[in-house]
Amino acid sequence: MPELPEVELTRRRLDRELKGRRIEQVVIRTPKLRSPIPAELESCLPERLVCVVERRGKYLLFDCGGGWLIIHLGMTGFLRLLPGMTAPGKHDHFDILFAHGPLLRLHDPRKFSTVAWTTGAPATNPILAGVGPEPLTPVFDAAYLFAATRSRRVAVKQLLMNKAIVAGIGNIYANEALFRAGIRPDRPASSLNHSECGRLVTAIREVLQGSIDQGSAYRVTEETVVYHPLNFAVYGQGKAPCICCGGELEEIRLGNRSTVYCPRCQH
DNA sequence: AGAATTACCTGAGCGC
DNA sequence: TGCGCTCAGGTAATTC
Repeated sequence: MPELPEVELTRRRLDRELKGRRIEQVVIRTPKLRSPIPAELESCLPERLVCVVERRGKYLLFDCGGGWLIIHLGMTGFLRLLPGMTAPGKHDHFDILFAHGPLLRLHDPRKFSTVAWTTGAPATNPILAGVGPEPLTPVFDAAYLFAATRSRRVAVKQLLMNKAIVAGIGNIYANEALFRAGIRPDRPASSLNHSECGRLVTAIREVLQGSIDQGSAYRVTEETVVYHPLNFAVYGQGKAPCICCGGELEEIRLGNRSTVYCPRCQH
């Protein structure tokens, strides 16, 4: 379940390892993911150089010179970087083999990943056109969130997970940020005042940046992703004692998503 | 327009 | 051992 920090760490690793490399061969092994992997990739990607790897929300953007490869890892997607071509295993759907070695391999048991191709500016592609501001940039501030929450009666946690409002926040960091900000997840978004919006913006930044700085809640290795559940204050900690007050955490469902909060520390 | 619901997909965990 | 069930959840599509 990669969220923004995991995708950012993946981006850094891929940018470091693949920048300037020439694509030699592309293999689409499972055409049918959430949406089909464009068949043209097998012919249009080879011979191109990867100029840079960027990120928008949870989308990875590979600048291939005259075209952009867009990859979203969904829930369980993982990009393996292997020394060279090796036999594919179960759930290995898509390969990019680079000249002189490295193999980038998309592995995803649940097939929620997306692979797309665009020859225009990625920002204007329909996939990215409606994505809201990056949470780690100055555009995302108290004034923005305050304005975005007016006339929104949905629970603030669900609003945070809406990528049109802010990019890259999923269930884990929505839970964590609300705990850090001391705001109940089921509050109607419009009930937050300006100062609460400011606290929430700060908490979101700290939680995301903190996770990136410590190598994410997951350890992204060459082969797999290792999950560190104890790094979370509330996510996955239902009924455990609150790290702040020692009281029992409460677990509810919002928008059919598991939600954990402290009824004493969050208001 | 905003909100709620469902589909997509498979492995893990659990009760019996 | 194995069956059936629930859950995990990002996003798009659909419906109200």
